[in-house]
Amino acid sequence: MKYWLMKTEPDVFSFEDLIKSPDRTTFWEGVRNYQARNLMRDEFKVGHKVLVYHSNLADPVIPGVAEVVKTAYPDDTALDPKSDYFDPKAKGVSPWVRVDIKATHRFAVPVTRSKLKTEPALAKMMVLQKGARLSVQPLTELEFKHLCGLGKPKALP
DNA sequence: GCCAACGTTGGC
DNA sequence: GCCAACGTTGGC
Repeated sequence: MKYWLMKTEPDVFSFEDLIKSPDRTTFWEGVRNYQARNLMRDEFKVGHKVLVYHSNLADPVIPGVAEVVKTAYPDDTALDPKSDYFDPKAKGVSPWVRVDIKATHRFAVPVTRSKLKTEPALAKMMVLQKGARLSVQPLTELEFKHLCGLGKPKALP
């Protein structure tokens, strides 16, 4: 079992948008960073847990939990000139990948970044390190469990 | 809105 | 292959 944190700007795609998606599932597209892509392509397995992180807020927040339901496959938005995620260098098979994730639990207590910073157990979380821009980050099992302790996950119906 | 940190690009 | 310039991210 592995645990991940995935950033999204809630104006673009929020956890609530994920919950409203068919089967609470969507393809996580638009990752255009090699390190993040390699994690999704090489490390993501079905059943891995994902914490969604809403960035670019006055106080960023983790609203809930999802899980990987499909491993990496080509992200064809890179080939579509009309897409926001178009990559003019991409030719043939898209070099970028997406995975499918499904929302499983909403946090009864959404965990804010300001809260994270008060937790000694989370001091090493990548997202708290200065300049940590990576949009897909690994979490340790202990970090994941600690975060769930704070967030009080409620299973989605 | 500001700006530090980072990743990428491109001239040499 | 170096590195300055640039564009983007994302916290504050």
